[in-house]
Formats: sequence, C-alpha cells, structure tokens
Amino acid sequence: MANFTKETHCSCCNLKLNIFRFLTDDEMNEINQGRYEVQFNKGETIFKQGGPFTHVACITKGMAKVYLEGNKGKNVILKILKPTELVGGPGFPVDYRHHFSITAITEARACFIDIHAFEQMVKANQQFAMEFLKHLNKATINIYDKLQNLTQKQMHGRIAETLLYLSKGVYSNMDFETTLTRQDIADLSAMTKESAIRILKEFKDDGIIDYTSNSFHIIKADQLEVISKTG
Amino acid sequence: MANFTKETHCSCCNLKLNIFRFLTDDEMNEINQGRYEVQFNKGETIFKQGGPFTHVACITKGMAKVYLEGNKGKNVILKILKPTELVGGPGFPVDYRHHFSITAITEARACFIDIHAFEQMVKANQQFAMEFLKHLNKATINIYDKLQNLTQKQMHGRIAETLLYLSKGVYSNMDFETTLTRQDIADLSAMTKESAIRILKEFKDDGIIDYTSNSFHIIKADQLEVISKTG
DNA sequence: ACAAAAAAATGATATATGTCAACAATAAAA
DNA sequence: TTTTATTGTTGACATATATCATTTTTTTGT
Repeated sequence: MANFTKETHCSCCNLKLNIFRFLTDDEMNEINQGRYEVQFNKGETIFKQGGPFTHVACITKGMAKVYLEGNKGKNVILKILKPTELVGGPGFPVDYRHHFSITAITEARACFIDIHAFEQMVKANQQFAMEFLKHLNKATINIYDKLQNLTQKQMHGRIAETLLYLSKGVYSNMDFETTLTRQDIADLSAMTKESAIRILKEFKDDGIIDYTSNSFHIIKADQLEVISKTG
Repeated sequence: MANFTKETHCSCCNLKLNIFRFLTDDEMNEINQGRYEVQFNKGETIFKQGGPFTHVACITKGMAKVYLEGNKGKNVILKILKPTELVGGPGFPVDYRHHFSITAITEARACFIDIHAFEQMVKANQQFAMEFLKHLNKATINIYDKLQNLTQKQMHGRIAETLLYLSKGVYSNMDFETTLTRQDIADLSAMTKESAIRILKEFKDDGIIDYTSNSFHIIKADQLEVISKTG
C-alpha cells in the first residue's frame, strides 16, 4: 500500500453515499476518527484472502476486482468494484478474516474504515443495520446468480453473461475499454483463458461483438442475452 | 402444506436455540404471537423460489434441501437443513421474495416466524442483530466454498466433497442412510446423475466407500479428503 | 529505442463430461 | 398381487473443455 492520508473529504463518507447516508452527523464523526484514504497502483492488493479483517473499504476512485483464490492458482472473480462501493466481506463478525482478495485493476483509491467503529454503528443505528443487511443480501443474491451461471451453463453462455455484466453492470456502455486481462475475463467466467479467447473470437466472427485488444464493442446485445439464457 | 398448529413448545424457540437465545422473554413472546408449526411430508415444498417471503423458518424435525432452481430443470442444492436450523434467505429485506426453494427430504416439521416480528427483533435487539449477521455471513462463507468446489474441481473432487459433507456435515457418521436420491447427490455436486453414479461406483470399486442403495459407508475418509483437495 | 517480460492468439490433442438409449431395480398405486 | 411410475445402472457415443506447445503481439523496464 503506497501512500495513505487521513482524508477529510472522502467522497464515500462525506457525501454520505451508500449506506452512510443513514448516519447522523455525530455518528459520521465517530466513523471519521479511524478513517484513512489510500492510493493504490494497478495490480496492488487491497484486501488479502486469509488476512486480518480490520477495516471495511469504500472504493472512491478507480476499479478493483474481488476474487476467491483457489488452490492451483485458479481464481474466481466475484465482482468488479467501482466508486463508491462499500466492501467488507463475510468475515465480519464471524472470524474477522478476509474470505476474498481485492486488487486494483486501475489506479485506485480506497477509504478504510475501522471495523470496530463500523460495528458500533451497526449496533447503534437500526436503520444503518438494516441497510447493511440489505447490502449483504443483495450481494448474496448476486452470488446465487453467479453460482447458477457458472455451474449450469456452458462456455458460450458464461462468456455472454460476462460481456453483458461488463457492458451493463460495470462500464454502463455498449463500448468499453477495460483494464481486465483475458485471464480476468476467464476468471469471471470459470474457464481457461484459452477457452475465453476462442469464444470471444467466435462472437467476433459472428458479428455479435467487436474488439481490438482491450476496446470492446457490443453489437448485438439481444443476441448475447439469448446466448446467456440458453446456456 | 398439510397440518399447521400454533405450537407453544417449539424446540427452536422455546428452548432458545440458535440466535433466539439472545432474545429477552418479552421479545420471545412477541415472536410467539405470529408463530406456527407445520408438518411436511417428504417431497413437499416449504419455501418456493420466487414466492413471497413472509416468514422465516426453523426446521424442528426431519431434514430439507435448500436449492436454486435453474432454467432447464437443473438445480443446485446449496445445503441440507436439519434441526434446529434457522433459514430465511437473501430476500429479506431486499425484495421479500424467496431466492431459493426448500423441500422436505424426510417427514419434517418447520416453525414459521412472521418476517415482520423477526424484523422488529433485528431492529430492537442489537445482540440479536449481530448474531443474525454472523449467521448470514457464515452462510456466505459456505457459498464461497461451494462456488470454488463446483467451478474449480472436477467430478471426482466434487463427489468426494459431497460425500464428506454428508458424512461430516449432515449425518455426523461414517455410516449413514440417506433419503437423498442420486439426482440429489448430483445436484449437490453440479453434474448429471449418470456421472454421479459412475464416480460413486469407481469409489466403491476402489474401496474408498461402500454402499447398497441408500446406505453409505465411508471407508477411507482421508483418501476422500485428498481427492477433494486435489480436485 | 531496445531488450525482456507479460499477455494474447492459435492449433493439435487429450480428457472430462454430457447425452441418449436401453434396461434393471425399486417404490408407489390400483 | 399386479401394474405403473420412479429411480438407479450401464454402455456407446458425441461434444465441451482443458492442456500443451508454439508463435505473435503488447507492455514494461532500462
């Protein structure tokens, strides 16, 4: 972790985005006591799976990938984080360890909030607690979706799903330039990078998408939807 | 749903098992207002994916399977419930719908608690809220584990994992008689029933397990562990 | 600008896994 | 009991997917 600053105007907190909007000014001050903002270079680790879970983080600039580290160096990317998403993990309050890793996929900034201060807020503010619960359960719904995609569809369906996720869920554009590697796209789709590359090329040859290196263009989104559904 | 009774001595609540032990007597009374116990026959649906999420349930007798219903009739079984496990789902408080189905795999009894009463307790009792959070996040950790098993291991590893889960996690015995079908075992392992059957037979031929119809015996648990790890 | 490293692309091949069809065994129903 | 339906089993086969080796392209560092 390169630089860290005790930032007083961090977008996630002072603008009261996310679930922080339910905190009172006093509670926000409490949170602000143990709060840091840290700058990350592309590729640097923000959370490390297995490491101590001492802070929740809020991405304030750039993007990061959240992924499970498997045994043989095989990873599953759960989601791409962008501003101003809050991220903790299921280790709170179970074992206070991280159960996934997060690394920056662009230059990024993250605001770190002490887990104990956070826990106090959950206990003190009912509305905050309920919103946090909602936040967690939305994530669980996404994981269920992911579990089905990855276990019940075959490669074409999974790549279609990943392309739609990137286009709609991450970059909010039919054209996007990504810093994700082909391996990352494979890790989002639970397959080898070779397979991912081949299917991307098939889609390109079929005129469903176009790309050169990291610039993607979704031509026939509706057809991707069909492929994603029929698996 | 066959019979339902307004039970006053339901094991999950009155014995204050699970997270209910953190409730005061008054709070417990509140919960008891809108509480029912229902008897299910094997195969009957307890929660239906997509249906309204009006009550959380606590299995008080028998067992049930929690599963995601896929498109082409392909299901993924997330877990087997036994007494006295509490089960809600990520629809609370997101959209108040069920995101998985639950069906009884034996004769079973479930205690239903009104979701609004439950929500009141979460809001009113901090400790209860934190325990509920812990409960949810433990489930999430299990799902992460499942996601990795099912996407990064091949069939032998997945079946080994399933056998260990049944032996250690469900029946707590090296010998167990299960009401799960081969299709269920396949749905726990993300493969077709034919594949599941073939691998079970291989394990039997290799002297790792033994079985006749639904009576299973784990002979070499350590070897199953190895297979499960090396995928 | 150059060399070195990393990422992307491609083809050949092996293997894992699903599909289909047939049949056996078991459980449920009449 | 006999019949019917469900579940389990097996084999032959098709196909999806990974692996490996090699080459090309892009990025990075000096």
